[in-house]
Amino acid sequence: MNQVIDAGALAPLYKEVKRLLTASIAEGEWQAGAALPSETRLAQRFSVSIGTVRKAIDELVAERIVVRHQGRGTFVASHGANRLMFHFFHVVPRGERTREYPDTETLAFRRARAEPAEAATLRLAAGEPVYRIRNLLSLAGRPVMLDDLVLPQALYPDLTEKVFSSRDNTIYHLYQTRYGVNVLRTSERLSAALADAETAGLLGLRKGAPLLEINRVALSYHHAPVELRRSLVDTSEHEYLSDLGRANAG
Amino acid sequence: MNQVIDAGALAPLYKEVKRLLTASIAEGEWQAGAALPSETRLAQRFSVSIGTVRKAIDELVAERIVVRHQGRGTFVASHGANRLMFHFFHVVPRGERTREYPDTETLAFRRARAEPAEAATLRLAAGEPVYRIRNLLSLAGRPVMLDDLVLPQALYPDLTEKVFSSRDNTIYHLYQTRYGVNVLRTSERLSAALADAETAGLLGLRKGAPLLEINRVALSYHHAPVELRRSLVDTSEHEYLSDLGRANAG
DNA sequence: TAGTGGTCTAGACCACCTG
DNA sequence: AGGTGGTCTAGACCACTAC
Repeated sequence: MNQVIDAGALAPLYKEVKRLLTASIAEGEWQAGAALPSETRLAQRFSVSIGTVRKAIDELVAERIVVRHQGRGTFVASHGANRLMFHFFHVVPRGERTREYPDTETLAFRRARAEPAEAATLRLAAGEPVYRIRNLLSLAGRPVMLDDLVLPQALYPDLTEKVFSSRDNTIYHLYQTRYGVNVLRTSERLSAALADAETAGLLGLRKGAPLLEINRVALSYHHAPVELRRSLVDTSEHEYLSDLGRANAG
Repeated sequence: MNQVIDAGALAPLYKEVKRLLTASIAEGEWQAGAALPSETRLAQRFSVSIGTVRKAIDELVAERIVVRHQGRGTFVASHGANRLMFHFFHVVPRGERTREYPDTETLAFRRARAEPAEAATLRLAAGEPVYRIRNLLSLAGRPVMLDDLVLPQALYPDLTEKVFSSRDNTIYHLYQTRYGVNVLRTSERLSAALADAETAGLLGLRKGAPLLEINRVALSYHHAPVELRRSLVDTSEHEYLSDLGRANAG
């Protein structure tokens, strides 16, 4: 019951434990989907009590960096396997909450240089090499969404169109498994736009049809940006649901 | 250190404490902005340990039902006073995160009957009395957003246009202080639309200009819907930021 | 100085999952 | 049966706020 010496730490102990855990995950000591050591072992490793480890893990769970399973262990969050797959996909049929997984078709895959604005958002120097990828997403067999991705080549060294389009899971799962890039959070800015001729053609609309434009930045550990994505959505039969991935409430 | 008898409870004790606290807040035992009893006192009141009370309050904090201030106490969340005012306002100038508070003008205030779809969402019988309110919101002196509100009259008994438009704070603050209706969470569905002649005129746009349409349901305790709101936003110089009110990340 | 929430410990028992 | 996370307790000290 006695207080242990805190060694003059400025930050709470559990924050330090959290920082060390996050660093180990980011460095790959435990890969996505792998189990962390048990709470007892972690407590020994960091010379703190279990309660402190639990509080650190509580925050990692809240940030979706890890997932707890009672009786089994604590695991590094993964983009595959579970329903978390849908965590970053907000487009649903009008009035519903149920999502189906979209069919995606890769329309273009190019190597290019970052525009100044892109470079700034991706924290690159202007002109650094990027991939530009265009995807067409279909729901229930009908095209609904046109995605333009910008990826720093440095993060995804050997990415090719073949690798990209022959993935058997989500794009973020590909980043995670092949490049160790773990998308934790996205920041999205939405606005309304009108379809130009090209976009209208791809989505089967008339030129000038209203589109929902979503500008997304995908973020990894330490808020590092790892992907830029502009989506144009035909919302005539679908909507963007803002509060997925949220929970509860009293 | 010995285990106390749990009396065969099915739910965890702290969930029960949380439920009791939420109920007391919803019933008005502690008004918005008021301090809860100290953790020690609450522990005595519910015959549990402080740790259990803390865990219950942790969840209430996460759901923004209460706010903790070290050294001062724990308070029922309020819509006034603090920056929480902006919690439900997602429209920002393009590329920025800073928000200014919008000027609002009440264009219409009518008593009417709920349409079937509205009634269903508000959990009313079709035809129940509602208010229909139209607001024009301006940022930096220019109209940006047109809001159409639908409110059950039963929840806001004596609401009049004068009361509504002479409020000196946010609309949700009015609900809270005058009617004890506390908006905790909103659910929003976004889509793109084209401005009709009337809307275009009000927002200073051409007919057919693209607009961001936001359909919002405001929810109180126990997920009770307390307001419907459709917003039409001119996004030529503003955007909808999806991740306000979120925090941290490793 | 007194009271509040914030952190941390130490250990108990329970529920769940895997062998 | 053994290990894991989930809950709960009891009490210590710290940091902050009010008076």
